[in-house]
Amino acid sequence: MPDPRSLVADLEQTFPRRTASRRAVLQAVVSWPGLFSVEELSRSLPNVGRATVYRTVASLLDAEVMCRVMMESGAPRYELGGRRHHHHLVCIECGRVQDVAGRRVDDFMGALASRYDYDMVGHRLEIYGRCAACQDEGRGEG
Amino acid sequence: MPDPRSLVADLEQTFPRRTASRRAVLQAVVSWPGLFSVEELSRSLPNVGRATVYRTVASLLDAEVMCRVMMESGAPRYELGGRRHHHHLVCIECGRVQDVAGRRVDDFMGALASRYDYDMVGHRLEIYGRCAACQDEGRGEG
DNA sequence: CTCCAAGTTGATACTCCATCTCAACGAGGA
DNA sequence: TCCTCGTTGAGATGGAGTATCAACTTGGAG
Repeated sequence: MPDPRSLVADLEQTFPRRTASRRAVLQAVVSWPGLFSVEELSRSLPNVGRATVYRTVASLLDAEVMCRVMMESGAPRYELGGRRHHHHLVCIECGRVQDVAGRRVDDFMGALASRYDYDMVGHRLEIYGRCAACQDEGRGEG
Repeated sequence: MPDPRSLVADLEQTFPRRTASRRAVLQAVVSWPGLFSVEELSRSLPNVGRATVYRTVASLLDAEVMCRVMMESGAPRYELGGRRHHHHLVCIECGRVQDVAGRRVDDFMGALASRYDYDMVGHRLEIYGRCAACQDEGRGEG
């Protein structure tokens, strides 16, 4: 997998105009430690308008440089590094997100779709649970 | 699968208090033709407060009489008839939702979770595409 | 039937997520 | 340098959902 940082650099080239705001958003995205909401991102960039942050995030989502993770509550969060068809394991304790790789999942979805005569154009899969580390932590407390 | 209408009737028995508002929401839910947002539901019940509609929907969700379907945009919609762990095929043209039944999907999820040492407590699966009918319709226009 | 506690309601305010508008701005090619 | 057109950002709008809390209703006790 190519370094997302270089993807962002590439992307920066493709924007018709290079602007300070866009660069600021890009910078914030690549340096953000984990999951974030666009609001959080926006709040961390007081000199950039919310609309611009949303627009830039939409572009990054579109370019599959970032991806959206649906939390159990239905609230969307974002993270760097996407690819076509993303699947996630979301830890309901620590909030960490594990990306699920592999063609197997896509194939499974495809088979499911065709069984119902659907022409699949996309899908979303989120599994919620406790990651190994959080299971270990809980073990002593019963 | 038991008739959801009877589930609602059962549920009505379990509420500590029988009220006109609750009954109105229940009535609206069972007679709603397809997917709906809580706002829509609320708008169709001008004599019932939004908070009450949300509360009742939450109870129905909790009791698994209704289920939530995530649209591709991230907007939630609801429909009568739920069960533990729901999966959906959502048609991006006509908006129809096809429930995916079967243990196979759950097993697949379980296997996936355990491969990453996750203790799974829930999951969400939505497949977006064009249903058979909409594919047929589009065939003449291409 | 009356009374009252406790469950329930609903107007309102608030938060979060996201999109739209539109005048003003500024990047960069001519 | 100038002009065009992509871009910006404050603010409005709107959907989704929660919190508050005084007023109200239900239904069991008496």
